[in-house]
Amino acid sequence: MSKEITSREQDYSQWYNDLVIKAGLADYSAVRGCMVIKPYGFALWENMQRQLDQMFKDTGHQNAYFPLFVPKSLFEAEEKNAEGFAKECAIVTHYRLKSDPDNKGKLIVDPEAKLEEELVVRPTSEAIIWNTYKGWIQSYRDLPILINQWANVVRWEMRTRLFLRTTEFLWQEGHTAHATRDEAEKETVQMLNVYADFAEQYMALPVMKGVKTENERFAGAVDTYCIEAMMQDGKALQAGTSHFLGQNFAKAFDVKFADKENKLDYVWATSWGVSTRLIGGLVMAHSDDDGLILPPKLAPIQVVIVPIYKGEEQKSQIDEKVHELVKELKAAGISVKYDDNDNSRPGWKFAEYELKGVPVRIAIGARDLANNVVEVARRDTKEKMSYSIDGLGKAVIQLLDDIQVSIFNKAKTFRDDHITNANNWEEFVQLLDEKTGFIAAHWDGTGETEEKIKELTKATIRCIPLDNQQEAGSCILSGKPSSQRVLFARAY
RNA sequence: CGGGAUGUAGCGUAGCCCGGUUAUCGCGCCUGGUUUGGGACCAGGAGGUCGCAAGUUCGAAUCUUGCCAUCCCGACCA
Repeated sequence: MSKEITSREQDYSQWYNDLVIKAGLADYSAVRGCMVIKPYGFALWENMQRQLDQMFKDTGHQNAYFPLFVPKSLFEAEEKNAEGFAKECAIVTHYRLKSDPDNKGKLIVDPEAKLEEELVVRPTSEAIIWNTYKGWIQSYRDLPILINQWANVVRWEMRTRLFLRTTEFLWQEGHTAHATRDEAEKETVQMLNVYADFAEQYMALPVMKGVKTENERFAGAVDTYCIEAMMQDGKALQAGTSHFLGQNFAKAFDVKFADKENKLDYVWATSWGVSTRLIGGLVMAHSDDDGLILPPKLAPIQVVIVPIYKGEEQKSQIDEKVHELVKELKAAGISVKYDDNDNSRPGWKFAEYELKGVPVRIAIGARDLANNVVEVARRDTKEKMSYSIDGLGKAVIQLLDDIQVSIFNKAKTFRDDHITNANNWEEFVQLLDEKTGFIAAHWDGTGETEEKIKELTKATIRCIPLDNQQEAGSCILSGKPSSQRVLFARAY
C-alpha cells in the first residue's frame, strides 16, 4: 500500500526506477548522475563479485590495484582509445582550495595550485596499466600477465539511469598480456565464456555471445566480443565485453619482449569487464509489478521465515522449530532471515519481502505446528505450498534450485520468442516497432549501412553471433549480397 | 546539450488561476494500549528555509524575473 510501484505496462522506465528505489537497492545522491548503492543493493553486488572473482581466479587471474588518476600524457598515448573516451572524461586540474576572500566561509579553487599536468579520472585503465606493464615485461618468461582489478571508473555521460548508466560506476577490469596472438585471442574468448556462464548460471540471464561490428567496437580494440541480454520490454542490454586488443597498447606504450630466439616483439593484450550495470539487467530481466525477482544464487536473502502467533507461548514454540530449521539451512550455506520483529505484522512482511525479491518465504504459525507443516511461498510464481516440517531443509534447498532453473527458463523462452528473422526493410521496421527484441537480418557489412539503419530506426547491430550460421542473402537496406544474418535491436 | 514536465514534512499530495489569521489531507514516524494466517485499530503527539535568490506589495506557497535540481524524450555511451 505504502510502496506503490508503477506497472510495467503503464511506464516501463518508471517501473524500473520505482523498483530500484523502493526495494532499497540504491538512492539518488547529491551528485548529478551518481547514485548511492544501499546495503541491500551492495549485498547483491558482493554476491556477484564473489562468484566472478572465484571464476577469474579459477582461470588463473590475480587481483591488483592501479591508480584512479591517469596523467594526460599517458591517457593520450593510444590514440583511438583516447579519442573514444575524450569527450566523457573528468579531469583534475588543481590540488588545493582556499578561503574565498570575498565570501566568508566559502572556498575557491586556489589558482596557484594548478597542476603541471592534468590528471584524467580513469574511464578505463588500459593506459595506466600498460604504462606499468612496460616495466614488468622484458622476456617471454615474464608472460603471460593475468591481472584483474575491482575498481570504480568515471564516464561523464549526458544522461544517466540508476545502475544502467551512472557517472561513476563499479566494475572489474581484466588486463592481460601475452606472448602470442593466438594465446591472447584464446584468453578473450575464455573470458567471454566466463561472463556468459556467470550470466546464465548465476543471474539466470540468457545471453547471446557474439562479436561487435567495427562501429560498436571498444576504442583501441582489434575485436570486441560481447554478451547481449534481452530485457522484458524487448530492448537489448550489453551485459559484458571482452576485448582482443592486438598489439595496439603494446605499441603505444612500447612494451616489447624477447622470445626464445631472442627476437623482440610487441606484447599481445586483452581487456574485459562487467559492471554494476549487471544489477540493472538483473532487475529488468526478471522482476514483476510486485517487486524484484532475484535468482536464488545471488539473492542476499534466499529464505525468509515469518512467524505468525498469538502470545508469548505460541511464539516460543515457533522459535524452537524455526531455530532448528535456520541451523540446518545455514549449515547448507543458505542465507536465511528469521523475521520475528514484532513491530510489523505478517501481511506487511509478505509484501515487503516480495518487493525485495526474496526467492522463498516460509510462514509458520500455531495451526501449522499442530499439523507439522509450514506454508512455503515462492516469489517467482507466487505459488503457495504446504511442506512437511520433516525434511523441510532439504526440500527448501531443492526448491531454491528449482526456482533458479525456472526463472532462467522463463527468461530464455521470452528471449527466444523475441529473436525474429526479417527478410526485407518493411518487415524489419515493423518487427522492431511492434514485436521488439532481436531482429536477425542480412547486412552488407559496411559501417555506412549500419549507421544509416541506426539513424532511421534507432536499432544497432548488437552482435554477430559466434558460430553464426552462414547463409546467402541480401542486405535489408542496401540489397547488396550478404553471407550471414546479424542481430539488430534497440538497446539500453 | 536541445525539447517537455515537475519542485509544498521522510513519501504521496491540497492550496496557486483570483495574494490576506495558525499551510490541507493520507501514509510513515514517536508514546500508550489492543492486535498479529496478505501491507491492523484506537487515543495522544512530533515534524515545514512552501527548491534557491532577488523583485512587486501593508502583506507572497500564490504575482514577476533570474538561477538550481530532478524526472521523461532526443543526441552520446557500459
